[in-house]
This record gives sequence, structure tokens and C-alpha cells, in this order.
Amino acid sequence: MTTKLSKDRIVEAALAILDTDGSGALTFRALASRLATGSGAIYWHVADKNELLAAATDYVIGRAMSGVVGGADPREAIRAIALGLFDAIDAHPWVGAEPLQSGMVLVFEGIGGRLQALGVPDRALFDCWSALVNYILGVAVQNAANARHRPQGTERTDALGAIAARWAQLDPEIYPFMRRIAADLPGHDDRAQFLAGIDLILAGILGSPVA
Amino acid sequence: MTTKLSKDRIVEAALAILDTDGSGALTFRALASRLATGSGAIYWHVADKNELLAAATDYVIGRAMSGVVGGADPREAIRAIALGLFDAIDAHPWVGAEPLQSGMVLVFEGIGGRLQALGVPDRALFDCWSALVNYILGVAVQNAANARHRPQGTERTDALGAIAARWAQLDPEIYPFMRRIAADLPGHDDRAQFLAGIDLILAGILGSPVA
DNA sequence: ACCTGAACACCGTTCAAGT
DNA sequence: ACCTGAACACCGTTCAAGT
Repeated sequence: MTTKLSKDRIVEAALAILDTDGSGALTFRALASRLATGSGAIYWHVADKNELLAAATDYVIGRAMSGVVGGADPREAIRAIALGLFDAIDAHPWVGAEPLQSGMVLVFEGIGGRLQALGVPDRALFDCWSALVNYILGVAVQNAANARHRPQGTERTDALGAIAARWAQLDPEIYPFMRRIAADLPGHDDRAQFLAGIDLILAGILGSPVA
Repeated sequence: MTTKLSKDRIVEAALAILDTDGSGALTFRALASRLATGSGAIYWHVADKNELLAAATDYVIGRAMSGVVGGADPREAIRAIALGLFDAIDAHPWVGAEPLQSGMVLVFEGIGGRLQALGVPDRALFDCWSALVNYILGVAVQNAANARHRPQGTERTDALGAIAARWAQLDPEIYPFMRRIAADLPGHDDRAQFLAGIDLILAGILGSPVA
């Protein structure tokens, strides 16, 4: 007889399936066979598939955030938190599919605390915090969505190239900007661009504009 | 014999189902019975469910963007585009579920063109544009996700109140900021906050910081 | 060309029955 | 208390057969 079944072991097995074969492969039957048990047994430890996905998500986010060092400079800390989340979702694109919320308090607190440390006044705090947090979550989730919906085997650069080619063929009378920006798309660095956006928002909050 | 089946009629029926009963109710069987045909007939006009959802999404976004008036002031135009997308996704929360991309060129072009009109220099254009567009899409999509995953019948304010209550109970040693911000959560105005974030990013791009 | 609807290969979830 | 696995009520998609 093998190790007793537990929620932890189930989540662990789910993570293995999600990371190797994607969210489409996570079925209770696949899970049961990997754990050498019946599919019904899983329901003794986990309410349903939503709870399973939420637990897997929390695990990934929690691990990513625990790896983020405190750091002295609040700006650097904000960048580190943002990049930690970005990389975690990038490495596990299935994370972006369901709503995050629960595991996200660590991110929320981290960003909020640093904004206070940067001296953002009380009246502006809520708006600044929410703008930053929304940007970080939004970009990370969309990045993951792009990775998820890219046909397997397709390189990221190729996929961007295809989009850029489509943009370049748009009617230049109606879409002059798309035509112009298409050239910059394939070569661009996601992470660098993500950080540039954060700096932009921080500049809006603290001064020293970009343009 | 009724009107001939067509992709347009199928998309129209799909929209009706999505808007009244949510994305869970959109099945080929439900669609077929509403159109008084066999489920296989739909496949003659539409490749699969993904194409159907993409077409429905494009329709909603296209209509929302066509309602946005040009306007003289680029800042106002940016706000109008952003709010148009925000409201469209808010009214049809199922839109945020699949990747947008295709219908999004209108938004991309609209924002990009106005940034040029505002005099953003070439070297900063790509980063500024992508930060703004990412923020707008990110917030709109997450807002829709929250609406989608809120138990039906629950009021938005109640749902936010529940989250705030959870935040208020966190350990104040570890989560001082969450405790502080919890009070602001239930009463806040999504749209106003969304606009505040856009102003913040524009301030970062153009100067005149908030703090 | 276009439509019909049964059939196929799946799902998540439940539940009587076992230990 | 915990596990088993067949059974139920669904899906998306296909396809022989019709018009």
C-alpha cells in the first residue's frame, strides 16, 4: 500500500500534469490514474475542480513571492515583486486562466507597503496602488493567455511576427499607427517592456516624467 | 421553412444566450434548439466553438468602438476609448474569457494615434503605448472575471464587502497595508478608479505627477 | 450545397459498495 | 474514515444519410 492520499499529494500531482501537458490535460481520471486511485477518492479531499485549481494557483504564487527578497529600496522591491509574479505566470501559463485573488494578498501588501515607503500621500494611495496592481496583474495574465493560446511548437517570435505581418497589411489610411508599430513588435522584450510600464506608472505617481 | 442559416444568425443567437445565461449556457445543443436546427448544421457555417466565441467577441468590441466619437482633445479621446472598452466588457463579462487580439486593432490604433497627437517622442512611443494598452485591457478583463465568478444574485458591493472583511482580519503584523486599504474597497467606484489609473499613466508619460 | 440527428469519445461529479 | 469504480448527465464534434 502506497502513501495515504492527501490534498497536498493531489495538488502536487495536479501541478505536474498542468506543467507538463497544460490545463486541458487536467482531468479527474488522469489525476486518479497518476495517483493510482479511483476518481471518486479525490473528492474526499477536494470539493471540486475549482478548488483544485485555486489550490494549485496559490501554491505557485506563494512560492514565487517567498522567493522575493525584501530589499532596501522600495522601487527595487516593487520591480522585484512585479517580475516575480510575471515570471511565475510565464512559467505556468495555466495560472492566468482562473481568477487569482486569494494568493494575491502577498503581492497587494508588498506593493502597497512600498508605495507608503515612497511617501505617496494618503489621498492618492488607493488610486496609485490599484493602478499599479491592476497593471501588474493585467499584463501577467494576458501574457499567459498569449502563451496558452499559441499553437504548441510555435516560437514566440514567430507568433509575434505573424501578428506584426497582419498589422502591416492593414489599410494605412485607417491604421497608420499599427503600420508604424508593427516593426517594433517581433523584436521586443516582454520583461523589459513590462518594467518600463511600471516605471511609467511610478513616474506618474512620483514625478520625473518620461517624455 | 424559416430563414436560411448563416454565420451571422448563429452569432446573433450565441450572443443572446451568452448575455442572458452566461458562457456556461452556450452549447451547440442550446444553439441548435434556439435556431430550430440540428447541432451539426452549425458546423457548416462555423469551424468550432472557438471561432464562434471569437466572432461574438469581435462583434461586441466592434460595436463598442464604433460608438466612440472622435473628439478633438486626444486625452479625452483616450479616456473615451478606454471607457468604451471597459463598459462593453462589463456589460458582456464573457468577453474577457478568451484572448481578445483580433477585434482589438481598433483600440490599439485609437490609443496609439492619440499618443502621437500628444507629442510623445518616437523613442518612448512603443513603451508608452504598450503600458497604456496593457493597463486598459488588463483592468477590463479582470473586472469581467470578477463579475463572472461572483455567485449569481450577489451584489457587487456585498462581494467587495466580503473581500474587505477578509483583508481586515489578516494579521496586522504581516499585512498592515491590507488592513488600511480594506476600508476603501467596498465604496469605491470602478470606473472612476479605472480613469484615475489612465490619468496616472498619462501623467507619467507627459509630466505633471500626481503625488 | 446545406441540413438532420444519432453516435462517438470524452468530461465532472455522485454514490452504493467495499475496507 | 477513507477508497473504489461503475453510473449519470452532460459536453464538443463527426458523419452517414437525407433534401
